[in-house]
Amino acid sequence: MLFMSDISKSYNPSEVEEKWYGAWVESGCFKGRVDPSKEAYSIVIPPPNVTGVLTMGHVLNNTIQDILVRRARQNGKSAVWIPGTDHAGVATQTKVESYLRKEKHTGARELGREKFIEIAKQWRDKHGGIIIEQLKKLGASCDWSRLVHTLDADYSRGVLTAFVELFRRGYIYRGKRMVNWCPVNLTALSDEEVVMRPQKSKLYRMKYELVEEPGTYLEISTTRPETIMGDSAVAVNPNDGRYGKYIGKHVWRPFPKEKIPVIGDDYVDVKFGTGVLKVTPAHDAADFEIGLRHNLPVIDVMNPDATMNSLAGDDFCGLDRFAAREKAVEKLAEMGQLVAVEDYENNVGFSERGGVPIEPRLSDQWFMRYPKVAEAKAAVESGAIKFWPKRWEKTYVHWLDNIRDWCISRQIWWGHRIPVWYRKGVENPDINNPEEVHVSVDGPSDPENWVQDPDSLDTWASSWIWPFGTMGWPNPEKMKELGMDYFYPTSDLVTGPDIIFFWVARMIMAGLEFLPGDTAEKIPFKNVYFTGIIRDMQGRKMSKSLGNSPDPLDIIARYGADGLRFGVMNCAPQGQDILFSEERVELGRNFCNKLWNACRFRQMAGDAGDRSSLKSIIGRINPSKLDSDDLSIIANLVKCSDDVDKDYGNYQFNAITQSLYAFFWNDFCGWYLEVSKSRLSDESARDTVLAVQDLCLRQTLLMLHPFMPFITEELWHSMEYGRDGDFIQNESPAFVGEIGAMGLSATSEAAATTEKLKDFVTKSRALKAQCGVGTKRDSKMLLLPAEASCADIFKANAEKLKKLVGADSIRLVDAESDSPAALTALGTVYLEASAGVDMGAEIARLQKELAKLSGFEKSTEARLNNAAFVSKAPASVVDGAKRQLAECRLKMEEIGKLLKSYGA
RNA sequence: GGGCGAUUAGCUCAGUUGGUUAGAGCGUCUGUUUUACACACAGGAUGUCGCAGGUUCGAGUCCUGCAUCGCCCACCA
Repeated sequence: MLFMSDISKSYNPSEVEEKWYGAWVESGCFKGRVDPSKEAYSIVIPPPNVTGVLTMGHVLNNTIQDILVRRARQNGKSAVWIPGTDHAGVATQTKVESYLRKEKHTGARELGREKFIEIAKQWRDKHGGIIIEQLKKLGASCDWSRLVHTLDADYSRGVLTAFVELFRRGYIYRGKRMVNWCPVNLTALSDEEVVMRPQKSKLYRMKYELVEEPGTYLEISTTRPETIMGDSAVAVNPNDGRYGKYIGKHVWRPFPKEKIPVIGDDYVDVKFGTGVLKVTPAHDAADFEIGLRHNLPVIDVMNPDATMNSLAGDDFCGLDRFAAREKAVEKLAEMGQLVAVEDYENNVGFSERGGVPIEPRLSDQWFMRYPKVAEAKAAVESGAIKFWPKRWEKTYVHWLDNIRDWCISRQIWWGHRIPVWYRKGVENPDINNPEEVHVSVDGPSDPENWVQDPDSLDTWASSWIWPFGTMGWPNPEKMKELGMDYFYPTSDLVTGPDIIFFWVARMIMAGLEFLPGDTAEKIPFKNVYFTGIIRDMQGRKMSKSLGNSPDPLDIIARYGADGLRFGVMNCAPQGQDILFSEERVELGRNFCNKLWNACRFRQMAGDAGDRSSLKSIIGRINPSKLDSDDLSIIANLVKCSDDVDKDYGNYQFNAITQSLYAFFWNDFCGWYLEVSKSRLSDESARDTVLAVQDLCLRQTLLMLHPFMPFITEELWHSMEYGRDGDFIQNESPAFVGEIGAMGLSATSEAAATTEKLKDFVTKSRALKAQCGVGTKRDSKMLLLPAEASCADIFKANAEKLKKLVGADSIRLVDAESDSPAALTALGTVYLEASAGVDMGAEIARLQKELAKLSGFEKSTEARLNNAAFVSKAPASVVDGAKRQLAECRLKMEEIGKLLKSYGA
């Protein structure tokens, strides 16, 4: 047996963490097992980018998941947490391309598709998966035997199956549309991947001459003069009295010089700018719509990388769009057609990954009409899926109500290639003719006659099947092997609200579309917990470029994983953003240390019988030896456990940490262990006191385990609460039933007594401090009991009170003294033989207190004299006020006596 | 333009259905080797709960309006 007293005075996390994580994984205790005799519990991880590294956001998110799954195991459920990584199409392709450019001086296009993918895979295998190792350091109890990557063969079949099925069901089509084009990554993006940023730009006012009325000009405002070359009309509002008359006429486009019509369209806002709009159907989504209505030519003047092409004219061809803008302005000025340039702030859509403004661009892309939109909305509104906090439902519903088709094709190679083949030699193949276009998971049987579509799928069009793709769907054997029947739907999803559209909503639609059964069987999860965003102390989002993102592994190395987990959870109220600083982790580390030392203290008291089960510990308690402090601490333990249960039900993790912290630090260590000290030398009480200590420590370890898995596992074993070869996660934290069976529940009187003792100790210490003997341990004190029962309480607890107060003696007296004094819940306490005390200060202090009491007396009297209060407030409140008033007056009377005895 | 959130001690935040004298951690001040823990212990200081109304016997808590900050959504060039 290992004695804790032989171990270091402070908790040393790193060895403990390594030891137990290894033991857990080796034992297979994180494995999800299908066990019909138990309730199933499941979570799928939001798959981190395979090339990513652990951030504080991951720490928060994964700690919550770990807490939930560990708690489920403790509660006897058969639990699984399915881990995995996301190939993260555009993000990874971008990284690999920049690696190629930097290290190999080549690029994706030069290498060709096959070679590029090969290199990307090597790169992924080398750099990817780091994050998985980092999650292990955090203590994540994932079932690693089920690790899934979105490009795995099995998972990929699921992704393609979903595509093919939707195609067959008529939800997927190909078309030439305006899309968000990223000129850096050379791919289309979905609307969700475009981030709007306010930009300081210029609004240029210029004039176009009317063809039919030379010398007459229309003034036009634009922020994008570089698209003039693509103008195919000028539009005015038909109801605009100023310009209506020009509709049907023409203006000269300045360059390349050409006649373009003046058209009338309601879209034009009479009040904005000059009221005249240049229409560039190829380079603006709204203009494209106008173009459709008026049958205008679409003149695309840019290359895919947003340089100008030959249609822009010799002056511009080859220029970047921003250089072209400057040049266009210069040219307008030279031609005398630039009227004004104004500073202007507008929102510009940026490519999330590319970091440059997206270019609206007409191109052939694959689109998806979302399936099961109404059902997805109903699933959340009906409560089949619950959102925590609930307010995100509104955001979700609003998005579904305004949903638009999803551009799912990407012009990149890193991803799932679209499973569509075109017959060789057929021009403009008909999507609906299987002779010309083949759509299937496995491809055509005669591949030599077909060419596969070069595009790949949006990453989110692969991760949207995550909750069931990770369970083997659509392969029946795999689904059986992985227990999909048992584990699906998953219990909880923990994610950030920033991907509510990208991922959460789409997973719900996918589940409803692809799986059989009723809503309750099809939905991917029953609860969604949205975390807050971790920010720095200035409230800024953590980012690499700001350098304000601490490395969690560094924090773990310095404070321990448990300290980090506890610190983060302690300050993470439901769904609120979190301002993070290391001080929070210090709190967690300190708490670990407190826990460690309390156990060490218990261990130093030595063996006191069997502690290997709740039953045996309770069996060591001799009820006749329990005093009020024993009963109070047990009552507080029960209360803490009830609160913890309740807060789990509401996903109030910070409340759980606060309950546990307050119980353990204040009630148990701050009071109970201290009063234990004097009772341990009482042979008749000793065993019972140690049994109560064991009970509290054991239950605290169990309750803390989901938050602090490593230290609790270590202490669980070194304290001998658990057996070798088994783990704390397999022990239920329930105990209230057993306590109740002991008849230990009638504790309100004990709690009141303990409160009195605490009050006596605190006031007595304060009195000593005021008299300058706060640190002396040999004070002689007197107690004038407030009533007979107080004398009894004092006598029953005299030893512990002397010790806690730091008194050599506390004598009961029956008359006032003229020594410095304090009012306590047990009566008036005097500090004897306190020569040199500044009685003037004492008097001032008492008078101040008297004034305070007098204020309270007045306000309470006023309340009680208010007939409305007495008649309308509940009796308990009125009685409480009366009692307080009486107590207040009693105190005032006591203080009056003291002041009198001091001669004030 | 619409929606959502926040506003409580110097700092970061709790405060569940309205109930008496508003809490925690950090920081700060004064002390301390006291049967575990200085990552600790003891004692102290610090708040017109954003502003203005309203409901109520009673409001940090409920209602209305306003202000400031932040986020999301929205095709005004």
